[in-house]
Amino acid sequence: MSSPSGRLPAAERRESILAAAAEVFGERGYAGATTDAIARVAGISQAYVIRTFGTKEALFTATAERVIDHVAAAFRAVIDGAGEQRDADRIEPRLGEAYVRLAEDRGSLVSLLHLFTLGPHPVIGPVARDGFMRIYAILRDEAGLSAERAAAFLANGMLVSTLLGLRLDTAADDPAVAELLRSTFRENTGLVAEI
Amino acid sequence: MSSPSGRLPAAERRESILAAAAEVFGERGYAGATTDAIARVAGISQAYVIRTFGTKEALFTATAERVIDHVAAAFRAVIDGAGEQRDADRIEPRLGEAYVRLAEDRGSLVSLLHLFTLGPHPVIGPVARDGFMRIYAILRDEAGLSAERAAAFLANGMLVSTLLGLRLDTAADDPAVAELLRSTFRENTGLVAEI
DNA sequence: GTCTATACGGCGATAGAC
DNA sequence: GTCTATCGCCGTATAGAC
Repeated sequence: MSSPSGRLPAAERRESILAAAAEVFGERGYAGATTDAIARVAGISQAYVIRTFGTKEALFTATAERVIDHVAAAFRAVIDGAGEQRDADRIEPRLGEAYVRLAEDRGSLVSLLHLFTLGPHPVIGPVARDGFMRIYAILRDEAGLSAERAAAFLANGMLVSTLLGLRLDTAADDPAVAELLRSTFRENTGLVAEI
Repeated sequence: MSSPSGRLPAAERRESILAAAAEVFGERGYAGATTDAIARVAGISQAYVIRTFGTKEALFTATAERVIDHVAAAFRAVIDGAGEQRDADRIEPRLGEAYVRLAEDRGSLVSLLHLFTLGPHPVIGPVARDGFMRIYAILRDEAGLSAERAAAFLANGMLVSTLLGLRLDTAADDPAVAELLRSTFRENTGLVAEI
């Protein structure tokens, strides 16, 4: 994941650190992840990670915001692509496909899950609630889903993320696991083979 | 949560520590929680927490197993209560009610969510996958839900837990939040007023 | 823009007494 | 069964050079 790259412009370095952070935060959670592990994945020194974002906390919230932005962008691309078709029945499956495609970057989606479990944290909690509600607002107001449909869609998304967090795809030789994976992913997309 | 209690038989002490652990793990996650915070909630010394469970890791897995057992027991009570009525349409809403009732102990359910995000952990990961699949097996084999229904039920459960983790109930003055809470909890139960 | 070296605090775990 | 004291590591963050 880390190809040795020398001097980089600030913006690119920032981005590469955020990608590494999503991977490590996704695997170990906010508190469990070390800035050193993130640095190693990014191919730079630990001190420089801190230099760039100030604190680990700031790095985590930046990582989370970035993932939320990605999800929002993916959903908006679907919505815009539908043109004048403001039909929820037609849009929802496409949103599901888009979400499953996001799941190819496991770290990002699981990082979000970690984010959402930290509601009581004084700094992270507000970021988490805000990010979650931003996604909900897009589903409701921009995609035109009813409250019930939006909730059901989010629910399935949470299950998808949970299965990724569990690394259940690693244990798909168990028939029950395979069945659960099939039901969950088929719910939201035609693409079953992926992941 | 901690009423000063002197000498206790081992089994009771164990139980009181597990309850405290669920609360703290639920708030801060596995890595973020400290054995000292758990000890304070339980009203004993940090060293004694470690003494009782050996390691923090062992305490976490024991906490998780206990919560899984509670969920399993709650579901089985519903299933047994239905008697010969092996009708999924009749059982599923009751399972939903049971789950929402479990949500009254927020820490437990959110601890589970933390558990499920730690799939890559060499020790915790297997416990997480195993616990999750135990619940799935109960829904499929004992409650008689189809794979699709079981997945949808689990999905809604994950959303419920996520909303608890986010502490979104704290922000229910936002109309969008209130709407989302209503849709999510109504999905699974008639009891809306709770929580 | 990036590194090395290091200060400093926190936390899990052990030792040993009561 | 439970506590106090303490060790030792690990990880964030800072200082300062290149």
